[in-house]
Amino acid sequence: MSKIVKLKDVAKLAGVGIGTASRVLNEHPNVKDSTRRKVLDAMRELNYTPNNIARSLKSKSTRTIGVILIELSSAFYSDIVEGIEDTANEYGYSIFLNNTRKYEDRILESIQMMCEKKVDGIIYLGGTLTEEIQNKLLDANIPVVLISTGTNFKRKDTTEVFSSINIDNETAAFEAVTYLCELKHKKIAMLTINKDDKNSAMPRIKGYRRALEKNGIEFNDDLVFECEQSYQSGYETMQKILKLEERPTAIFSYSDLIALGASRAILQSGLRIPEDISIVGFDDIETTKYFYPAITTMRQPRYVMGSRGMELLIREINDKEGFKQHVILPVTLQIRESTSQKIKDLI
Amino acid sequence: MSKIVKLKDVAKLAGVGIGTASRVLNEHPNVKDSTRRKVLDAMRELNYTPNNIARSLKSKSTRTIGVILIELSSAFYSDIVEGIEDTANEYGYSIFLNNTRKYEDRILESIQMMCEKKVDGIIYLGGTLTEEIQNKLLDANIPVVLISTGTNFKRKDTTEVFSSINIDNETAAFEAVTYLCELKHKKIAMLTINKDDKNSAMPRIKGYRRALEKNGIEFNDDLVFECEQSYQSGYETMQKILKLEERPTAIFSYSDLIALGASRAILQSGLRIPEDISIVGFDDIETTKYFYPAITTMRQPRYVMGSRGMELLIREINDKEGFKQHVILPVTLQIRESTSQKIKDLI
DNA sequence: CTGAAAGCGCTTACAG
DNA sequence: CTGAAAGCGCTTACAG
Repeated sequence: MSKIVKLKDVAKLAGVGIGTASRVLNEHPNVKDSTRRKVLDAMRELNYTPNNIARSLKSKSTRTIGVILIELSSAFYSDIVEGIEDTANEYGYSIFLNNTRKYEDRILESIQMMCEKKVDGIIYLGGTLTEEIQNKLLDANIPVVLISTGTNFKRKDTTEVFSSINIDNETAAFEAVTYLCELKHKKIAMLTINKDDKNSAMPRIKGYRRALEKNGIEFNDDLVFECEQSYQSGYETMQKILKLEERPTAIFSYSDLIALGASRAILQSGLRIPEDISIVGFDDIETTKYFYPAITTMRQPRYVMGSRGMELLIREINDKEGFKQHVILPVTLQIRESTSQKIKDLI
Repeated sequence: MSKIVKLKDVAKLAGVGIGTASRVLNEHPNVKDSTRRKVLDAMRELNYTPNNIARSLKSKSTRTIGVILIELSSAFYSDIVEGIEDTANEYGYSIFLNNTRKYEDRILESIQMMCEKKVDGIIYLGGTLTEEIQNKLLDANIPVVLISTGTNFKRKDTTEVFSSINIDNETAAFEAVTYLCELKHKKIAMLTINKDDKNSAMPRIKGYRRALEKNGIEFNDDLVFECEQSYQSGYETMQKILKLEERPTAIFSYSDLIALGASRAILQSGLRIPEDISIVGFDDIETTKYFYPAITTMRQPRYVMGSRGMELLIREINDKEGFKQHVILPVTLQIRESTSQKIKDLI
């Protein structure tokens, strides 16, 4: 345990005042060159490491961002975190990560902890904002950006409260289904989570409907099947669909996880993908490219969602104005239809 | 921007000294009950949030752990991070996450940053420790735990320097191959990364060999195929294997990623898994259960690796003794052989 | 059991 | 351009 070197030690060795040493540390312009050099030499000689705790106490800025994450284990979020991370690093910020697993208590505690640790801003990732969580975030009185987060309560100005990053669900669904229509499918079923979900299911159903109608296919609510956001539920629901007297030739799925479960049901029944049934997923999780046959999907720009979100946040931290921005990112079709597709094209 | 409430304000409202307010905050026992209540009431009334930056400056403990991570996007690591997170939370610690992407510069910077932010300890996750990184970690002069990390340099006491969490590679490979032998396979190939890799490839090859010999099968180095740690390389290498005049009936793969690439090659050639060729992977990444047919694999106890690592670290932070511990965790066989297996058994 | 005071390691007006 | 001093919001011996 060597004694910790502080600025006072540096200043003494360099033969300057402690304030001057501090100015060198902070790259303050008004320091004579020769003085700067003396101080830098002393720092090197003593192997000085600045204490950011002390600096933060004075400067009121920790250069730290809190990231509240509803679920880490899903590859979906880890890419977003990667985007956040890289951008934060670029701007000299560090990240407090808290994986709250959807428990409201843990989320509230997490926000509290971040307030106590004096983060400069918070990114809230995924999940749904309850009124209580929103209030806690407002109390924190620091910039907040929501990424891929919905709300489950009504309040006129909800969208005005925090900046946000989201995807264009309706257009994405429209494009996915248009693609299937172009492949000449006439009977296209949709697998979705709860039809009442305003944040994503409803706009996607709307896009699905719009694409059908634009292609002269009548919308039929009986072809919109509800299931859970899980592999197993996709599997079971697809089994039911396969028993239909007149089964669809194509499936548009709310998520890749559901699409994968459905694919298992299809392959297990002896049918082929895409020869007998085409399927388009949503999210572009890793498994869709490693699956055989690889699954076509709507690719959410996850990395960009993270990095753009971080950029918004940093801008809000620096501009006290506090204009809230709402960014809607496009989703792109990732075609992986053919089992004979070259592996390099897949990945 | 309401004025920030500090302990002084609380003390004034409660009619006590600031030291007493601090003692209440820290749950110090020697405070009269009625005093404590007055202070707690004042805190509530003012909606007081302690400033942990100031507390840390005095107390020399930030209750913060730095996690240096070589690669986040892989689901492999996110489960470990989840284990770290949960355990950290349990003990009241927060996590600085830094995703360094294998760049040595970024790793060194990251360690530097964590020193400046005064983390109480560091967890280093995955990758390989170079001598320079090891020295930088030693300079930090705080507890460090390595999880699933190898070294690429020789130094007698390397393993004595930091505590570590690793898996039992040799036994894992032994069990995987024993399983294939029990299925009556006589010609079992191995797909591995660089045979010279001391940290994992060599012990796994040793386990593979031991299992073969125990089952009366002669070890044949020609059946150990080198490839890269990638889907594509697994695919290409398997294509070569399939062209062999006498092809193996089973494959033991160094990783799931390689196994998945190999599986694509097998299925694409018109052969079936497991009827024509059995395959056992390693890691238990998510895709192995969603693949069709689901892939049998050696399951690394990722969550436990994270939580045990965090426990080791916290113990080292509290005990100044600093006994280094080296935990070797077992890997378990996750059988997913049959395409007709019930979905609930798979997941 | 409690208050006053020193101090954690910095930054930043304020003089000069 | 630079030094001395006050202060960031706490904690913790030290008296009492």
